[in-house]
Amino acid sequence: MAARRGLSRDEILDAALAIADADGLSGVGMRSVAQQLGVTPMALYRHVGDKGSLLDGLVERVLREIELPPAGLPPADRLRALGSALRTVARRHPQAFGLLLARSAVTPEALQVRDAVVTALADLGVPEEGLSRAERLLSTFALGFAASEANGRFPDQTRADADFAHAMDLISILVEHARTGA
Amino acid sequence: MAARRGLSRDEILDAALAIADADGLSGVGMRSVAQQLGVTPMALYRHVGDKGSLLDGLVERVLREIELPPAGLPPADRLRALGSALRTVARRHPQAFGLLLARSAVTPEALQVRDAVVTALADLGVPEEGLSRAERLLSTFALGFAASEANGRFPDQTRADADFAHAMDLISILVEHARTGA
DNA sequence: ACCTGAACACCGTTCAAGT
DNA sequence: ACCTGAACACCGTTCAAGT
Repeated sequence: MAARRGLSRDEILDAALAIADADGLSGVGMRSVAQQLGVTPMALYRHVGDKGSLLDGLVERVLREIELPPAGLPPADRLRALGSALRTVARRHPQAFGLLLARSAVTPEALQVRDAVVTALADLGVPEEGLSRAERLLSTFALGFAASEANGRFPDQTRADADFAHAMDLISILVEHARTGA
Repeated sequence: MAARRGLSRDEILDAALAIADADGLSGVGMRSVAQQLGVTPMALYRHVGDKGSLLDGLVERVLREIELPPAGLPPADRLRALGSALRTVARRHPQAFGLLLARSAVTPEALQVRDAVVTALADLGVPEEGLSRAERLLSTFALGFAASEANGRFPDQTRADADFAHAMDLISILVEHARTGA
């Protein structure tokens, strides 16, 4: 039949993410994505490499949806906003979010988020030699928390909100500790 | 040929876990597990329900491998031991460990670990009204950390050890905070 | 009760071919 | 350059049958 459908990588990832949201990650396949786009499975291979790359693309997409806070905000608010943005994405794409933990990414998108956290911590007065460790520990917690929500480990959303707010307060205490000397 | 091979659920889960460790989670299937046991795939269905139940069984198995610390130990040491036990299991079964986050379990095995954490926190003097929240936050961090290690997000093991030890110290500070009043 | 053979409806992927 | 048809080597699962 027709050639030249004008298929693009972005279009394919959109379809894959939509399927993941609707039917779960196990519903995402070369065949199902192709069908949603009205195309044969083989057409996808030119645009995304194979199924593994397609899933990597999904990670990239999810990371890009994490909204970075405006640089003008006070650092503590920036941290809160980052956490909140992470949780928002986790709840919007609960299935695809799991991929973040399964496939550790070092893409530009991932680095951008990391830098935002490091900068906020530095602006809060965390001494430079403890900065990267603080970022790792904080990001690990936030990632674990968001993943837990995505997987339904925290079924009560109101309580999850309160838990997260409390965790942010605890982090302030620790930052204060780091700031005034180990 | 022969009937009555004496197949058991435990034997099947052992084989599945071994395959996960060797070939990754994607290598675990009804057919591969059956082959490793010298049996046809159909023979498994009587003992584990289907593939989903097989994976649930794997979670159960992984949780059971988390060694609970002796009750005689001081509570702070118990907490450290629990964290260390979790990380040990995560590194022993990096692939299967990911299932812990993907399939939230409320099995007896999961509750046993949870209770050990709660008891240790209570013994440390965390007031009762903050106990379950403290457990949730602490477990979330520990789970996220262990999962990160399992997925290769922390490639430097020595640094991961130092990070984790540091995190435990921070937790002590927070516990002290909770103990002496909000 | 426990296991098998054959069969069904699926996968991801390759490769030659069409436009 | 971009897409398709046919084909290959896989999946999980059911169901009737064997012992």
